[in-house]
Amino acid sequence: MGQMDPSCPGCDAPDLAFAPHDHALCQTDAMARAEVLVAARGLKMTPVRRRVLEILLESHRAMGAYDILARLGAEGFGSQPPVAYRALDFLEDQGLAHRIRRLNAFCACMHPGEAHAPAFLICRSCDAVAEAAAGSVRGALETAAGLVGFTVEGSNIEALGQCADCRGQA
Amino acid sequence: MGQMDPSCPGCDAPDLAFAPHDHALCQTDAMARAEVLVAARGLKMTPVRRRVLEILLESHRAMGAYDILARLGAEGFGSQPPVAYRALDFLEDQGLAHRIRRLNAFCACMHPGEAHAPAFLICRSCDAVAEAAAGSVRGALETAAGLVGFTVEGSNIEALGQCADCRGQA
DNA sequence: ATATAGATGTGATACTATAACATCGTCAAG
DNA sequence: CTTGACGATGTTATAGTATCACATCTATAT
Repeated sequence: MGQMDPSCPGCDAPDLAFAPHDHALCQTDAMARAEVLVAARGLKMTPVRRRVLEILLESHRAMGAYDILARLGAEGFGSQPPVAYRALDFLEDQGLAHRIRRLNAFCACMHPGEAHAPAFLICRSCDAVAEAAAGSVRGALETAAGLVGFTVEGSNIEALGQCADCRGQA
Repeated sequence: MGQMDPSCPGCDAPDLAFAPHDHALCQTDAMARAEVLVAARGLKMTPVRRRVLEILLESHRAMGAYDILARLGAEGFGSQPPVAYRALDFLEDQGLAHRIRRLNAFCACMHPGEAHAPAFLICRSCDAVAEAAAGSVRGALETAAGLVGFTVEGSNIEALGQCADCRGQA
């Protein structure tokens, strides 16, 4: 399968969607976690939902809902937008996928089950999206908000830039 | 005019879109700064652009491009989407308006000319959008990104929550 | 057996954004 | 003064994103 690389196995290490790695591990690991997590919550990982997550897990890139929908339709699932959006909403609610607002697109969560609300790093060269640990970022945001009396309930933090690999090649 | 309140005059103080304030000051001040800034750059504050900024400055809320467009059309300007989007793009490029990605909407910049790349605080109760000083937030983001070798070129940081006023009333 | 809730499927529609091209006005070079 | 270049505005058309409303189906629990 993919090339071996220490940066991803188990997806516990500092996330690196950018570096080459054994992506099969990413996929199987994230999928396995997702299944467990959904079951533990008494919810159902139905065929459409599973397939959407699989599709998202094929790469570390964000995909538009309509790209996913086209795949679903071609595979015998429904081909109308709600089919994709409902599955994506479910996955997002369960923390198994993330919406990248800057791209109007979605990507698989690489750390399902771990409490996290990451910052997203979007490489403008290779289009990969990585999740960065954002505890300190969120902390700073809550502090800044607190200064004006604002209570943060949710946030989206996205950075556009260039990953190490692409910068090296530039 | 608006009620008097120390939190906004000149818009230099810690921004507070949320608290009651003399909003006329916000408007005239921001507009005046915008005119100066655009002229200083050798660009033109045309009627459409000025009107769009005025409309955005009417409140501390974000407005959709089509809401703005409807206003423009009713006032004799063009009524097709590019009319609004071009003006908004210009204002955004010049740092006079911000795009709130979470809302697919735009709001006037309350600190034109000041170097800033703020975090946006979106109150889910009153829909006001405030700009919070985000230097520390951006610093934390760049640090987190740097850990994985990612170079941040631009970012959007938005928080959804509740402002002090609305929380008090809840 | 059957009521219930959740999941899926469909058609229709709303909302957001850009492409492509024509026109017009300003302003500087000739 | 005229012409050419550029930028701004306007238009039509179209692309891309997302939700509504309703029918059907299945699993489950009475």
